[in-house]
Amino acid sequence: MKKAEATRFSILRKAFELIYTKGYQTTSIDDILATTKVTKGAFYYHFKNKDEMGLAIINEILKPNFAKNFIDPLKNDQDPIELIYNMMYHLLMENEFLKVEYGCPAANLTQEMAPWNERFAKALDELVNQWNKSLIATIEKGKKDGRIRQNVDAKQVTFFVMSGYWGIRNFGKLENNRSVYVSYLKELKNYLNSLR
Amino acid sequence: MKKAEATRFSILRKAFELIYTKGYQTTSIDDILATTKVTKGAFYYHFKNKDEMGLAIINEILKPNFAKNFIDPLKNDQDPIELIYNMMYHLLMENEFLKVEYGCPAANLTQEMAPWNERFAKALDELVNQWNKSLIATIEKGKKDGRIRQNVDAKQVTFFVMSGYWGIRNFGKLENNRSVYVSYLKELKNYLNSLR
DNA sequence: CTAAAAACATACTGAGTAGTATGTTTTGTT
DNA sequence: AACAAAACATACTACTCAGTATGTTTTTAG
Repeated sequence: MKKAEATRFSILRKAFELIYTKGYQTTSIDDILATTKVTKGAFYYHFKNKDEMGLAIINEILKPNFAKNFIDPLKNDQDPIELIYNMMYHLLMENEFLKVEYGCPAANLTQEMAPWNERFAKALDELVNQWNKSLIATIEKGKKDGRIRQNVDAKQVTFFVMSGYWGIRNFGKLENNRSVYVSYLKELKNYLNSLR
Repeated sequence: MKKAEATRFSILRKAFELIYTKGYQTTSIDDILATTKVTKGAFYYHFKNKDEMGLAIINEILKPNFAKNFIDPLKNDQDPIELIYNMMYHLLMENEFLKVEYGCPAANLTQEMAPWNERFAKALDELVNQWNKSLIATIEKGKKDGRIRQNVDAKQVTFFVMSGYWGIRNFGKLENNRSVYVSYLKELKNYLNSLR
């Protein structure tokens, strides 16, 4: 039962890469098979259909990656403002997994699938809610520690910060240049400092 | 030369609606023909191919709409902070053309097309640059009038604000609920006021 | 009114597409 | 080794897609 798991995972990995760069709809199963050297029989042995594979990508590829890069960095007792800024800086400037020209995988999938596939929307919403909760908790902790103003609304700030991230990712796609990230990050720092 | 223009425009209008709700790739020409009651011969008389139609949508549908809702509201001598906030409020809460479940048409197209179609990317970039310039001008004017701090970087703020808008539009898709807009707008107001 | 061009209509093509039917090979269990 | 189930392979189907070939109708200019 080990080789089969490897086959399944290799499909998910490669499919994710193709979908990240090309989009879900425009990535055909034949595309995936061609790059994985897996045959159609194997594919449909592991996945009931394309959508099941898509959901598996969210749950088995995106979710762990999200946890590592969006959640774990906040689990720390440093200054919350710095934690949030550093996470963003890392995501935008240092993470070699996320490419400027292809944006954010979760945002891409949301954009493409959420309006007409409830199951995708729900899976992605769960993903994003984890980030949401972590950010809120980080800010609330900062308020308790006296490092963030008491009249700051953690939920509002979180939506504001998350939106900015998704938006600048889309912007990067358009310009295909990290310079927009630099401007964004500078102003993000100003904004975050205004919460002190 | 009047009826033909009407046919062309009706194709663009209906195609835009379909693309806005379903996406560019997943909107087939046959879909467009079915809803417009135009035949394939007529379609290909007016447009060389699907991509030319897509570009026409950006230039002839999106651009005027963008000018009306994103540019013109800033051409005013009111307080720049209020101008920007009111524009955003109108876009998110009052504009009945833009639906929460379908996000921002320009952002959708950027997400879907920018990485692998240069002409779309360029056309969309022009569109967005106009908004960019208007926002920068608005902020610069505010600085001159003394209504915005002198050490505010207009370009940075503009990227930050635009990103937030695109991001919260994507968020709205996920939750399919304007309540995220409300949180976002409250925090946007806080942020904008911090620029005074 | 007439002829030519503009505007549209119909039927088709060839290349994908997701998914299936029906196999063969590999693996684990006894 | 033997057998069954798991894991994979191949060939196909029914359908959709963008685009074309070849018409017919409508408009416009003289």
